[in-house]
Amino acid sequence: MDYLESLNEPQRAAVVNTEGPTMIIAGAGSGKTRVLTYRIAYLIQSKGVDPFNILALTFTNKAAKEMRNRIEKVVGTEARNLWMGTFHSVFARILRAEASKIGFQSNFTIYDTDDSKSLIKHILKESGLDEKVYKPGMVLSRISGAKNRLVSWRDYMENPAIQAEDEAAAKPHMGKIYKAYVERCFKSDAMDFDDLLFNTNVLFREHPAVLNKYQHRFHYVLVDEFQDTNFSQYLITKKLASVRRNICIVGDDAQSIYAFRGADIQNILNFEKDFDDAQIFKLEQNYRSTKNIINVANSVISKNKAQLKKNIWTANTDGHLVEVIKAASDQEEGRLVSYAIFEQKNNNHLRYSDFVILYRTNSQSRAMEEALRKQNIKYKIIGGLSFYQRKEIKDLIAYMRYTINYNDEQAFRRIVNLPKRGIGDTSQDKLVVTAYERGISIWDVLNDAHSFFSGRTANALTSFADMIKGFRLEADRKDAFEAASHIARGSGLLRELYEDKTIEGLNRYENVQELLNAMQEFVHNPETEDKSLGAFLQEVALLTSNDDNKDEDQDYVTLMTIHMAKGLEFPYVYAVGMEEDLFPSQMMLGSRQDLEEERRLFYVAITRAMHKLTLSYALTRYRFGRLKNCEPSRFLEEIDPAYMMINKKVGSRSPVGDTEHARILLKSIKRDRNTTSARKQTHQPDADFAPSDTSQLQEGMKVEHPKFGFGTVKGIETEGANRKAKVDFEQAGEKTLLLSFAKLKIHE
DNA sequence: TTTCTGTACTAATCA
DNA sequence: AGTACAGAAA
Repeated sequence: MDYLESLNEPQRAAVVNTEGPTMIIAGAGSGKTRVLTYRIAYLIQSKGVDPFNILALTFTNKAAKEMRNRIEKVVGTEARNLWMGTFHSVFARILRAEASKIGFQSNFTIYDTDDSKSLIKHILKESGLDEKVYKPGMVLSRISGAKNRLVSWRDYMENPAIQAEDEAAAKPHMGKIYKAYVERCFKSDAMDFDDLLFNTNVLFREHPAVLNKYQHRFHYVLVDEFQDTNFSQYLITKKLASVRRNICIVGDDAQSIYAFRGADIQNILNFEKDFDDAQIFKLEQNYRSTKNIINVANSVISKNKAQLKKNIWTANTDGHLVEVIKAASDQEEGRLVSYAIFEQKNNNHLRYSDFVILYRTNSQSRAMEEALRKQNIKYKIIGGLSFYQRKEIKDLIAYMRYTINYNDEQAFRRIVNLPKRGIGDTSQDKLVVTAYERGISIWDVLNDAHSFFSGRTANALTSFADMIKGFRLEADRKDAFEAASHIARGSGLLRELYEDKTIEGLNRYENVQELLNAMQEFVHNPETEDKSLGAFLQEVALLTSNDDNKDEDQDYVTLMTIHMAKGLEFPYVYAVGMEEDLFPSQMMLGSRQDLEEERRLFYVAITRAMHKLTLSYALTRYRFGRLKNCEPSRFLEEIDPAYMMINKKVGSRSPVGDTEHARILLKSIKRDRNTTSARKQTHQPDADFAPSDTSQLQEGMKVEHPKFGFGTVKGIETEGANRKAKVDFEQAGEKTLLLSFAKLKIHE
């Protein structure tokens, strides 16, 4: 095996010790993906394991695809037979095969976040609850959290601690909503993302024969990015591996950045307990980055209290110092960054594909895009508002979904009056209520419209139902592409878009054509076994980005969120928007754990870089259409100044190793930080800090601000949308706060 | 029931 | 800066 030669000692050990429970703790850039791919290749080639018997789980589609390609390079086309994919896609596949055992149709729909939120809104409306109190997004994340801990709605309602929590938060009906949500999903033959894991657990728990089947199918189970698993995922892998015990987990606690999705580092400890004979390998040598970058990364992550002992080191050269760019505005930041990229590329004979721009939130991409376009630099955004989240695409897909699954309520709601066909909200609500009262499905009511509705509406409903039936006939007889084309035309969607001659309208029309093209490719792909519309929908539900490799060899700068960048590496990394409240995000300042997660995210950003890391911040930035003053991120101060370099005017380069500059820069960063607010006395609010309704706020009231601490209201100015309060804070001094933004808790 | 218009709210990260 | 929603007008 010549590839074994290319590995260092711990890496090789982690590859060849294939039997029994194994834990690989792999620092950033330590060749984790190599080890994982070689381990799988080794299983196939040297141990003669059939790829059908190997299950490898990843977190993103991107990671799965890349790993499959790399394995294919070593073992050839056999790699296609591996069970490899995201947790969600692998278990969706298994659930489809076993759906009837838990009461679902095998063509069940997968609800995305939008579907879930809209269903919650309907439930709130029907049960007369206030959307302001039960914010749909918040309700959903509460339900999601419960599901990820495998707490069913019944458990939820019977658990006194949870009930007390909801009472305390003044949201006593949460359990009821959870129950209604689950029931409606079930009625719609739909599962949301969390259900794919939750229901897999149900399936395995209630059908031991099924579990047994898969336990014997998967001789080897491998889990990548184990630090990002939640309890639900952990339990699935544990059960699957409990017979043959060949489970291999790979992870790095320093890169755990999905706690918001229920990921729990605790799972690493659980693993050690559940498999106490596990062999443990530590990969600590970094092959990716320069010494300076590793030093920066280590100095940052050392500020975290919660972490496993690890010593990341590298034999690489010192390399460039980390550069910090200070900009006056977000626009200037874009300009400076794109110019720096331009210059660096030309001076060093690089390609644009050597560069990546990383940011905390997708909304930051816009300023960067503009600047790159002006500089004539090609770029590509990964993620963001993905193709499949666009309205016109979702509309057409909803038609397809409803054609395949008559019970899909969210798809029905979306398309029943689109384009307008005289079935408004009133009729829709009546339809749902009628179905409920009679205990029949919406589809049944639709097909018997004349018994429940009068004249015009009944006709509209009947012809809608007939149209869908026609689509179904088409879908049964033809392949996915032909069926979809028929639906796009027959529904009137295509015509409506065609008639919209605005630029956006043209774009939308093209997008729909692109979807149809993608479907044609799907149909013509020789690897596609099932070419039906239903099969296509199953594929598409779990796709987020349409990273088609059409322009694979093109030369462009990559733009993406730090989250998306995990597992990737680039020679030159620009992490932009290093500002307080943006990174770390203002929503993560509530607790120490949250802040540590942000810091790990920063760590991930730093460790993507191979040769050079550049950080940037702006002093002002447009947010919500308003110009906002910003201060540099606290993370900048956490970097050891010995590894930093000031950015003098673009065009002249500072000599490497000039730490004097760093000292000056650090001072300037500190100055920027201190002018904007009195940061010294960072106020730590209680864990249960919740902003009060400030509409009745009056002069003289005592308030608490999450950052400024306690204060007294001195006056109210500018009533209405821009209502402001002047508050005298004990520590931070007098501030004028825009009440629509400020989170204030009133202390009487 | 639909369309128009002003207003309120928003954008945290992924599957 | 956009957009989603609510209420008014047609």
